[in-house]
Amino acid sequence: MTEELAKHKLIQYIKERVPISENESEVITSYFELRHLPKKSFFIQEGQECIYHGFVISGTLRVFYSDPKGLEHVLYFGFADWWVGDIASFNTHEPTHINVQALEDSWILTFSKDGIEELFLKVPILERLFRIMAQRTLSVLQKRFFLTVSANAHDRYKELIERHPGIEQLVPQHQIASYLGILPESLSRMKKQLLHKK
Amino acid sequence: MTEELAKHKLIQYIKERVPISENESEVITSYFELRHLPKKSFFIQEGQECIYHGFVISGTLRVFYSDPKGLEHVLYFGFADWWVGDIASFNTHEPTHINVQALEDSWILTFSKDGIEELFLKVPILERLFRIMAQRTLSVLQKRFFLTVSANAHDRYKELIERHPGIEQLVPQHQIASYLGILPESLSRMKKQLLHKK
DNA sequence: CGCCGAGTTGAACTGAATCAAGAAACGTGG
DNA sequence: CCACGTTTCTTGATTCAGTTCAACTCGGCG
Repeated sequence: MTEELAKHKLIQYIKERVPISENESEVITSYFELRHLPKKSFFIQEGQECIYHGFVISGTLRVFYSDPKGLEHVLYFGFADWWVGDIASFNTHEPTHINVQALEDSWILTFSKDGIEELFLKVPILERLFRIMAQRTLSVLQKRFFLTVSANAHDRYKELIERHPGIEQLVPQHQIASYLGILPESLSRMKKQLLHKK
Repeated sequence: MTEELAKHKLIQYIKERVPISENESEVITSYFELRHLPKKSFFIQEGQECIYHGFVISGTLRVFYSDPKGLEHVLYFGFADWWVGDIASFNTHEPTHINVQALEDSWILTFSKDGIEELFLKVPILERLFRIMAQRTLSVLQKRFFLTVSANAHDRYKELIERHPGIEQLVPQHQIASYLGILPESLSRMKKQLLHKK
């Protein structure tokens, strides 16, 4: 993975969403830095102030949070073209509660809090991009929330598999359980049941 | 409630967040319409295409969703200065799954999908306001999600009461149960337990 | 080869749902 | 202002989905 290739992918992504000039492209990329995340390494860890966000170029990340009992809850998996970071901590400068870890060797483009604020002034249309992104993320999270409160683990599992075929080859089973909000034991039992039914 | 008073409140709200000129203020308010919601009436009902959003001037609303079993799940309560609407349906033009109902006599300022897009072109700094709003809402929802998956009903109840003292005088108990993701019977039992412990 | 993380299986337990019935509060029309 | 019906809240008995704890298997990797 080279810096130029990564930045080209970022500009592609942006151009599909808002119009920007060649000149603006260069300004934008100058605010991003390529970073390699080896498997199992962390991009963000809870307790830190989260002054960086990332745009996933390649690989798979998990964004999760540890509860007071020590259980980990996966909020989402980050694939190529996803943004990862904690907006809450990013804005308030308080330590974050989330962790972002690479499930496999990954590459991300990062930007800082101060950098993006400066960039918004230079390329105001990015405000629009980030509004659309935030609104889209909000819709997705809302849907996830409704599913969590209104469907049982069984149906949530089926929904995930449908929406994300192939995820079971990519993500270990206990992490899928963590995404579904159940224990690995429960997921294991569920899958056995599904087999016997068919 | 008069149109002028409501619009004054909206401009107050906006000015606390982004700088706008007197001229822009007038343009903005021309895109909003005052609407009275009598108690129990609906602003949005599931199945409709949701082409309007609202800014709550006064009163209390509940934003909820009906699951396949017919149970209602409250996503949040809307008080003064909150925005209500379904971004997903707003963007995709598909029928919404949410309902917005007045719990008491309420007044809201509404704007339409087409209106806001036009307004973004005339007053681009509103993109910034809506980005910030969406990001803030996202943080709040994320926190609510984590609480839902990692804490039991007991702790979720205590958190709500702390964050929102007085809500029990404003919102009927079965709706609080619906917000917490439990049945009214369970909340009733929980409250009895809490009393006996003290 | 031995170890360690991942997954499976079993038995007992628990928080909340379900079903059912009654009591209290509310509001609407007479 | 009272009477009646409707909604809200309470209480009890039972059930169920998912947890907990513990033991065991399997596959990979140093």
